[in-house]
Amino acid sequence: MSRVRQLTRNFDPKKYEPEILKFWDEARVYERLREARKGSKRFHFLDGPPYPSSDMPHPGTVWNKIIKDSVLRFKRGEGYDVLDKPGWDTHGLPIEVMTEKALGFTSKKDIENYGIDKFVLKCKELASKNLESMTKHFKEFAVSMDWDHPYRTFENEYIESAWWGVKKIWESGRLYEGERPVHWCPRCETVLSDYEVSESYKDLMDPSIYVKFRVRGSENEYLLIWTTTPWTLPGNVAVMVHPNEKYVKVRVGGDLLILAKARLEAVMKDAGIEEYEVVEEFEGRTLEGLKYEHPLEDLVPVQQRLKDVHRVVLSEEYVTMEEGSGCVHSAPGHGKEDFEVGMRYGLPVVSPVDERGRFTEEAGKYAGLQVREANSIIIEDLEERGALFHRGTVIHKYPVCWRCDTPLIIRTTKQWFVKLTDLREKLLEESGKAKWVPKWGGERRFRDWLLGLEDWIISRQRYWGIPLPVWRCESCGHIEVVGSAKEIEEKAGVKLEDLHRPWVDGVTWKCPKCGGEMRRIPDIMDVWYDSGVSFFASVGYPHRNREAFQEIFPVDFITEGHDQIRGWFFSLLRMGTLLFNQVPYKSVLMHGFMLDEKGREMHKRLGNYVPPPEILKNVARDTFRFFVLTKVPWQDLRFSWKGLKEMERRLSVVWNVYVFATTYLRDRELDQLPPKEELDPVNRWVLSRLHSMMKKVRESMNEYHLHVASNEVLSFLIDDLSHLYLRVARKKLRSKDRSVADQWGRVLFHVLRETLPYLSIFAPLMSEKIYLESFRGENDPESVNFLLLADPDEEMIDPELEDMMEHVRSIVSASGFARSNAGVRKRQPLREMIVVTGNDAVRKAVEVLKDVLITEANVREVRIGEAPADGKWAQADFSEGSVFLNLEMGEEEILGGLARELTRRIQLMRKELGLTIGLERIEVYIQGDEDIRRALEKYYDEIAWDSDANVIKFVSDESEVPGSSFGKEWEVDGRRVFIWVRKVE
RNA sequence: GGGCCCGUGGCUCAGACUGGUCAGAGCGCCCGGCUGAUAACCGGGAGGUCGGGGGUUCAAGUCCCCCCGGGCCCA
Repeated sequence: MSRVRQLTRNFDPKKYEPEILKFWDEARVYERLREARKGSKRFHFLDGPPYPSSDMPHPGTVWNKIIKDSVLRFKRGEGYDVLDKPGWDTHGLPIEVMTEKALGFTSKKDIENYGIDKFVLKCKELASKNLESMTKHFKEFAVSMDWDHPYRTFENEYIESAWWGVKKIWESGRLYEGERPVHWCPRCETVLSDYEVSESYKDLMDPSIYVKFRVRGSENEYLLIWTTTPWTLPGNVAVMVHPNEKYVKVRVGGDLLILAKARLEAVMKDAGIEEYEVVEEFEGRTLEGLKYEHPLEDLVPVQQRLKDVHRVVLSEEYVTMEEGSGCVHSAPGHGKEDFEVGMRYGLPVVSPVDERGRFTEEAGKYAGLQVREANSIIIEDLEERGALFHRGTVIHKYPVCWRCDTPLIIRTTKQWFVKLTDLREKLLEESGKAKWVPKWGGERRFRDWLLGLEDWIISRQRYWGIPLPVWRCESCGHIEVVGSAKEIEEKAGVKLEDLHRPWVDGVTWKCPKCGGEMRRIPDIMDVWYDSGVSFFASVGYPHRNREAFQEIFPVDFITEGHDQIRGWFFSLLRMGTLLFNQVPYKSVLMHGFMLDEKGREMHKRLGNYVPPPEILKNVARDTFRFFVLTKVPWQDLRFSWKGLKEMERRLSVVWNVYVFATTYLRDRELDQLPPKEELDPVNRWVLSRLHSMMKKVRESMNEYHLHVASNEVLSFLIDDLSHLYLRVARKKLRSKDRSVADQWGRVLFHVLRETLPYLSIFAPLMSEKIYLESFRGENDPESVNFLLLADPDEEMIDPELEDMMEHVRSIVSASGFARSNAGVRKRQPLREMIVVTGNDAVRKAVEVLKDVLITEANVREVRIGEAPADGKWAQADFSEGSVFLNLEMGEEEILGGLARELTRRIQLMRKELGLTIGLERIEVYIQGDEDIRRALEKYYDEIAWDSDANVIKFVSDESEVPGSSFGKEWEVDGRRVFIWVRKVE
């Protein structure tokens, strides 16, 4: 037998939310729920691992976790055994840099002096500390994940899975060591990926110079090049021109300069030269192969070796007419485009710069200088040699290290690559197999970008990361790639406690080819590799959980912000395709960014950042959850205190719906829903709405349209229940006819009870509180989390009836308008309402739902008819017709109105005396005129019932009233009325 | 410079993929009601040429083009 208990009247989430969280924690609700769902159909969610760079998550990250949580709760409600392991992306440069700062280090040398082992342990400590702290914050928002068993990229098991992947790539022939110009941070002394570089460009002031390269064999003919990086000139190998643009030979003083026609005017203006003369004009392509002399030949030894190389080459894609001279100085060692064109022409790669950004011996005079510091010296040298045409400065966007702000350089180094360029088509095809929400996330944003794909540099010259498991023989160069700790043990006889550097660095074994020493190459791996393998490394595959993995691959669902298209979504696709030849996820929900109240990005350093604890101080956890979940997920979300307060008010209405219902329902028997055919149309309507709501929530959650689902639940509770159904129900629930009261009680109970698990997807704390305090029966599970979502039943859905109610709503609304125009209050019962309409559906609605109209419009009679020709009427239109209210007052209306007034006065006095309805009974004495007496006589039962009075006596004199009564004089519709109320002991 | 997204009443946002009851909701404001959800609840009203301009169409917040403003990604 189900019984309902009264719900606390005050909506006080500050009090109950922490209690519920504590209850879940202590009762180990999630652990037991996981246990209970074991063996059911599985839903595999993969958490995109946040980076624990701080002890406090960004509010946007909390949003991210709440999105995930709502999907997880929904799937559990559907009965799935849900994989809900949270992840942490723990390696990489940010943690290293923070650790360096804490220790006061400025270079790799400091770290090596300190000891790599101690340094790596410090990094691990910092990551661990931060992820634990962030976990606490996520838990505060009721994010239900397996927090005790996260996957962390620094764990040995994770590293082993990652190694297995590297080995497999090696075996497939895609892992290679190559030389390539890369973005390099001279402070961190490591390569940076393109992705990392794009993080930050800064405005820097650099020289802007035009340099004359003398055409070999000529007296005074020069190619005029432009550059903002003079330090790359020692690496110059060629000059690029555009084959299809016009070039000119121009006489300036005694020189003949070659440059693009389209740039001529701008260059001369830049150089402040007014007198010049075009002597020849030709296509750029005719310059191909033209040899020139390098102006710093005598100072830079490496340039002397390039005497026969220096010449003009052609490039359509990299020569622009937007800036410069149209003759582009090309240093394949210091530029990706230069490198590409250089490869095409078989040009050598020159990169006389070391890992700290200083020139090497190859650069002769400049050896030992920081490249950027060498700029001015190089310019002076050019000037001395008469090669400088013009010097100026420019402020432009220049890439800096996203961690330490040091301006980056491009230098050519040996790195390990994974060949991808031939996989473009396959990656495109695979990305199309995933379901993208919204569609354009994958179809446009992702696909466009895949077209520009290049091979992937996976090596990094740092310490805190997954070591690249590549060993090479020092004597013969033989390479072995290791796929597990066990392999190391077999090869080297060493059992490692920790697979990180430096411990793994010390492992060596004998080369099977030549007997030389096999040593690990010192690099670690790009962190995008770490998170990219999470779809199998998070479960330890293939060393562990082999069968489980087969079952959960590809994962059902991932979701992250749109910045992760180029990030994690791609890195997963890349690893899935490389290792398993398929995209490793089925559905992707892309969400937006959290912006501040003005629509700007939220940043700690911008000072517009709202720490999660501050949110909790001001609003309920469920409020924040509902606030973010009702917004379209893939759009940026503007944080708003006002919006949060507004949502909190709406949730208090939801709370009140349950408070209201429980005050009526408590202590009734409510188990069975009466048979459908016995139900009042309004009850059939509310059940139809319930099932429509459930259906819509199921469908939209499965489409990951979380905003549709969450709004649907809210609107059902507020618009349908609070605004409409409960108003009608309140009278029926108190009906003296037991069967009516019983029917409405059972329906109301059923509706609210079935709604609870749906509500708990979005507001888990509130629904748990309501469940525990009011709805949970003796044999019910001990937490709302265990409840399954009831299946929508098509049989219960009656679209026609739902439409009818919409019509009734507009009729009620029109009658309210008519009343307010006529100045007749709603309390005043009116004789008759006529609905004039040509719409059959509306006619039917009026017939079927007449009861609603009678109570809501407070009229005695409702009929369909023609517009009345005479009499006193109030009128208003609605979309399908008009309503007319008869304003003529007969005795019935006047006395009925008075009765309502009397009831209201008695209630006010009751309240004033602090006498609670239902608990304390009263006696009432009324003195008034003849109408009052007759109203009391005619409506005695109603007034007594409504005001919960034992007896109401009409008196002609105060002497008839017991002395202990509380008396008051009122004016009712111009009549003087005395009312006395007395508590009955 | 390129790609993608967003720009709807005072505020915050649905609606746009599948042109035609799509001009909506909540808050705020104004007016009113209820008084057994009451430091609650309910009704009504005012308010928008859907960023601007052009185009396609019988018909356009909804499709196309250009411009302006904002965000993200990439150069």
